[in-house]
Amino acid sequence: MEDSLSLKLAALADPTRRAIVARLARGEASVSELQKPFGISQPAISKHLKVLERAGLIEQGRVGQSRPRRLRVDALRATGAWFDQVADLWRDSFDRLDALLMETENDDVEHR
Amino acid sequence: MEDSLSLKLAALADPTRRAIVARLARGEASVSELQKPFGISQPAISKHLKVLERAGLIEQGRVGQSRPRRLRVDALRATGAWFDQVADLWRDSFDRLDALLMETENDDVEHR
DNA sequence: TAGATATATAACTTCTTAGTTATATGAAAG
DNA sequence: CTTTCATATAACTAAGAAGTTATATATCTA
Repeated sequence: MEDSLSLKLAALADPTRRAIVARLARGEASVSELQKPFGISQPAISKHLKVLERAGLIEQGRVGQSRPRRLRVDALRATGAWFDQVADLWRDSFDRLDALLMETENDDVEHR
Repeated sequence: MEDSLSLKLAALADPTRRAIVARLARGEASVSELQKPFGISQPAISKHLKVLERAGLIEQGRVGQSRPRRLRVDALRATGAWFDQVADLWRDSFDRLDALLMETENDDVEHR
């Protein structure tokens, strides 16, 4: 699994990481701030952050000894766009099927 | 990882499964039809389908010895909604920050 | 009923992941 | 400069995922 979309979706398939992303949607935060809500070790959080960063969903700043993370909303939106695309594809197919049925119906009428 | 959203995102983190979903967006298809585009074994496809079904993203029909799969678009849309929610959260925070800055600016003006 | 076709299941291998503890690095503050 | 605080990295373990081949099950067809 190498492609960018797979990386992002895999990153967001974990509830801890989704919670981190949701937290960062409210503004940037340090590693220790991000750790607080969860009952897991600091290295575990750092690992989660690395996964999110590798996926391009967050980025780091640096303020003294703190490395605040911030959300890359553009990347998040781009990921969500996949769902809309597929849903649109579905709607198009549905519309085409619908149109086809309509047409048949009209034929019936004209031949009546 | 037990929750429904995690299951769906994990299912879609795989490019083969996303391709299957995209194919099903165009209409239902049998296992053998779904297998064709990929260079992997039939059991591997059946496994992917099981993952998608367990996530609630597809469902089975039965026509003779064939078990056509179809997309559950509602479930797909619900999954995509998560991205919008977080993006909205971000926008709200942004707006609040913006309003705060505006307010400060006005104060400055009034005190000038 | 026998053989072919569509799909599922089992057993196994290899790789990845999420977590752990222990330790390193590097800036801040006394 | 030594201690403390924030974070990163390493080494390890346990569990899960994706693929394989071999085999089972069920329906259709001759």
